[in-house]
Amino acid sequence: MKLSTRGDYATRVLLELSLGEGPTALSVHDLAARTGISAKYLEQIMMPLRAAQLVRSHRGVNGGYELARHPDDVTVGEVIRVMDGPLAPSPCASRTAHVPCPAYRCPTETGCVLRGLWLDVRDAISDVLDRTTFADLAERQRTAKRPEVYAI
Amino acid sequence: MKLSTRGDYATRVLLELSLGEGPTALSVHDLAARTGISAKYLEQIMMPLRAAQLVRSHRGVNGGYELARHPDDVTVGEVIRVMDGPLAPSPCASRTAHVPCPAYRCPTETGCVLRGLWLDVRDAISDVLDRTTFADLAERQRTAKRPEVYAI
DNA sequence: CATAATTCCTACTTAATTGATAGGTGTTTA
DNA sequence: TAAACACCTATCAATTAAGTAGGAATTATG
Repeated sequence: MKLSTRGDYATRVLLELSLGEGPTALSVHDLAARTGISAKYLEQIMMPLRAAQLVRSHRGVNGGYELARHPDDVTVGEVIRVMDGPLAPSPCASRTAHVPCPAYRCPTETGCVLRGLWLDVRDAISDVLDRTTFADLAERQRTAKRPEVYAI
Repeated sequence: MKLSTRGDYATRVLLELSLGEGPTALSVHDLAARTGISAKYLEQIMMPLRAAQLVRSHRGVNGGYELARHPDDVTVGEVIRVMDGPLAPSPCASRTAHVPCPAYRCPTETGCVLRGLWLDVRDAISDVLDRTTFADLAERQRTAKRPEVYAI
């Protein structure tokens, strides 16, 4: 049930883009520096995010990437799906990209007990990831930093 | 967040072993026929299950595998962990096999917002898989078959 | 005792995926 | 016009996934 680095990194980058007030474009170079991800690898991660219209890009000097929508309108679930595919542990248990059980892997088909279980798992994951927006994460990041401020 | 065929197959086999009344040993050959899994591949899947003492084996004629414990004492979560490792999407969010974030992947370390999110995901998955026993699944399988009986 | 059925063990293979790196082209602003 | 950028495609090494193959050890049974 592992997350790939692509999904992980994409989440970090979008969180980084959600931290500023209003949409400010950040270059791959800057994003790489802030997140510790290789710039060349990050370049590739940004492409599907742009294709999915989660971010907008501007070329040339002072170009970069910015969120295409407000952080409270982008969920982690969306990002993970773009980078890693459906949340469901099995294709037969995906709601956004359902694939019927081929007979050789799911002989009982109708009433497959395991499909029901994997659906429960999918829904449990979705309950967390589709309800968590980048505005939520940004807010948590800010409050998590409070102690340092108080420590003055 | 995909399940491997190993985890999937192991779950099917243990469900099959949970369906009979009392512990009856089934050979790999039989299990393969009932589940549609290659016998040679299934052989390899049984080994870690035995090492984890989830099943017991008997060699020779009339040998085979049986559950080592009562079906209501074996959870799907246990099986998936044996076959696929921790349930958590990130090693830093595992409760059973925690690995601290290395600095290069998690620069903020303390107060890493994403770790909190992955922990929520892990707990959501665990809520389903660690609460579902093979007795539950066997019961569901039996009741799922009822309609056919009623249809006489 | 012989034999067939079985687990057990190790090695191998093939294909896909992961996690990058490399090198260049097109675009924009100062 | 030059630097800073996004954009694009290819390549690569390592790992994992998914399975195959072949045989050794064990055991019940005729």
